Amino acid sequence: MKHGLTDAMIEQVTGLFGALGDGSRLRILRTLLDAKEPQSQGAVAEATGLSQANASKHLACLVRVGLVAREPEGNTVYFSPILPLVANICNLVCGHVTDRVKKSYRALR
Amino acid sequence: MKHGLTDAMIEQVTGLFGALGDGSRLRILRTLLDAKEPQSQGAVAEATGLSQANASKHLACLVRVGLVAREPEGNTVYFSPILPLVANICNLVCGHVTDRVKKSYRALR
DNA sequence: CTGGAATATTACTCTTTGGTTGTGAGGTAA
DNA sequence: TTACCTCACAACCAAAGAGTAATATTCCAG
Repeated sequence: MKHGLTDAMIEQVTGLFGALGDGSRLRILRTLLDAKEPQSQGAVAEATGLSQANASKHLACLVRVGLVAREPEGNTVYFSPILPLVANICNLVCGHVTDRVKKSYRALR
Repeated sequence: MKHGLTDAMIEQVTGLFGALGDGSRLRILRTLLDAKEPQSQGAVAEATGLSQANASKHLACLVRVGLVAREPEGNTVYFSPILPLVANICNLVCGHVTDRVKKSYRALR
């Protein structure tokens, strides 16, 4: 498969990567991955140390780009990561990052 | 493999995704992928329509996060994408984006 | 050595965006 | 109804970043 990165796609792709390029949102994603069940917004805010309003904005961003699913239930809203995309991206990037760290570690011996 | 997103990694990962979350840098990456050989900075600037200084900054960013290789040769500097990471990321994300588009297309019929 | 070409860097502007505070809209329970 | 809880949204501030213009720096040709 060619990369097929058309002009029309670039806007979408920048949105996705822009959403992933923030520490708070990555921490939210991590807590959602660690939890076995969907988490309420309050639980996410408490686990990550974010304020309520801040967590709301970041979760809305993650939902907008399609990384997280949103499921209202009664008064509270539950969020869960959309697998396997998130897991795949994590594996890919974590592998790359650890490779780079190992390489720069070997470089200074 | 678990996602293994440690606190120490998050800074690195945000750097990587932050680099990918910009249209100009994605266009640079695309021209580097389309070209079969390493491209000089001037060639990249011309192909993407970026100014010289701007292309220099974006290419430096891509090199810093390890997505692009930099190879000076005489007076000019040649850049090439680091495969297969870039190709893998493109396949993953492009697939996800097209899936979303297809899904929203089916949704309004 | 001199002129020119390719890249890096600095200073500046302007837009974007993360974070906070305050408020309002639903939903639930007494 | 009232009280309360969960979340969304607006306005605002501050920091980060994309873009430009001008100025080095380095290298090669003549």
